[in-house]
Amino acid sequence: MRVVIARCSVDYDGRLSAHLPLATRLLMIKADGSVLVHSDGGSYKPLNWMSPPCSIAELAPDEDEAAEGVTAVWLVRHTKTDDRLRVRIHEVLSDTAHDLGVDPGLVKDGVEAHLQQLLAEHIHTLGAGYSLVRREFMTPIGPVDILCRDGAGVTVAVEIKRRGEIEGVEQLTRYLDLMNRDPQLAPVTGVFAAQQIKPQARTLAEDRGIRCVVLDYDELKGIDTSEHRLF
Amino acid sequence: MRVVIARCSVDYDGRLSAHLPLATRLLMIKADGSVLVHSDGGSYKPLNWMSPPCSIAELAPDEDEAAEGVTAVWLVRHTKTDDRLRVRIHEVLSDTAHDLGVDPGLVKDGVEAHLQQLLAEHIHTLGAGYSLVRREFMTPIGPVDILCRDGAGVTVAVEIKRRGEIEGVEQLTRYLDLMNRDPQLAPVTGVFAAQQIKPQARTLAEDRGIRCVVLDYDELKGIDTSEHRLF
DNA sequence: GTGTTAATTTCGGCT
DNA sequence: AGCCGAAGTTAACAC
Repeated sequence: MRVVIARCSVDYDGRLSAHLPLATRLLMIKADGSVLVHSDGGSYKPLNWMSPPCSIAELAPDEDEAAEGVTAVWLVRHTKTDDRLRVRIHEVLSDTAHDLGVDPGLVKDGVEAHLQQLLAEHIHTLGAGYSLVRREFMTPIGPVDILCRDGAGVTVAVEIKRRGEIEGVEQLTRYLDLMNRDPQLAPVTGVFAAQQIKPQARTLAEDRGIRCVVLDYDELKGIDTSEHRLF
Repeated sequence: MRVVIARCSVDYDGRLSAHLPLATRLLMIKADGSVLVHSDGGSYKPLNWMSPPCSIAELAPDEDEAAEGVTAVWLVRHTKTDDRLRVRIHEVLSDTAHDLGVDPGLVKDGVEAHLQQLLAEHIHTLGAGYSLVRREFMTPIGPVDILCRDGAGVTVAVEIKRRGEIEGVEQLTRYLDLMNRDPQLAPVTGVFAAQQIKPQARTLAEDRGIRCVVLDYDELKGIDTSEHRLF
């Protein structure tokens, strides 16, 4: 990895056009040729960048650029699309390179898959008498997160999200439409379960007769803990 | 901005838990206290990070950590939530700091908002006699990009996208369903306008009686230019 | 390879 | 300040 601190201006042309006026920034050139332009604020997102696969060429400034004080031009081109990033270097304050090697990668815990597992293990969270049929119940248009039965024995399809938004309601609606056309399964009711449910998603869901349930991840984990304590 | 190249392991606990095994990485500490952990590949997204506002404390390693070769521990805590990032430094290969100043920021051109503005200004692009009612017409499930009337005075809802895909057609369909249930508004027809329209999206839209219009951003800008020339 | 879905999404605009 | 929708989204996973 090469790290350059430089006064520069940057222009991107591709899916949109964007321009960065002259300022001091950090330029990161990764081993795969990708380039990141970072300022001293914002967030983890660079001001501008070029994703791999891409190639970088260092050019001499043309006459106009030289007159404006440009000492070097980096032309970064995407290998497959015609996206391009032009970095005009005015002054290099630092330029270093390091061999980082291949990263072993990130290990995650606590994402939607875990919510699904926990709710399946404690399906009674949805109400008394609920029983699990199966997780990832396959349909021709994709897997239903959880299929279960309510206290009266009626089939219930559950869609789980960390954050419940309109798209999740649409997804569940597609499953319900399909399953209710299958005489083997019908009638099937729907539950939209999420850690947070946006008002618009709730409105849409309830308009379609889908019940909304707010999940508490820590509470579900807590049930695990207290049950484990019994043994 | 401080840039450190170091062999380190990283643990994040907050909205989820995540762990990075020992490896050589780039650590970026921005002026607002935020921390980014980058590897020499991937994309513009760091392997791990802490968003501002947050504070960073450099601690001495405890006994166990010291036995594993840890020479320093950075504890990065989010100021408002209880998210925390623990960076265990084993070896520092480089440690530099630079004053970058405040960045003037990115200037973008060609995003959906511009398309919407341009189409609203030149609504006759959709056909002779079209007139604008209003942009961002609010409904209980979200704003319709443009509401207008065609030459015959019939209300038309327009959904605008840079890239027209199935999800955009679904969105417009939801608005049309809702608006056509409102006797004050019905009947409402639909137009799906985008710079590019995917064949599947076009098929779905036309199957639902929604007209597809391909927008030419440069042409819409050109109308602006030529009209300005008249003055 | 193509399509679908999640993400510690981030970011901007508006109420 | 909260809510909503777009993003040069990127990335993982299924088919």
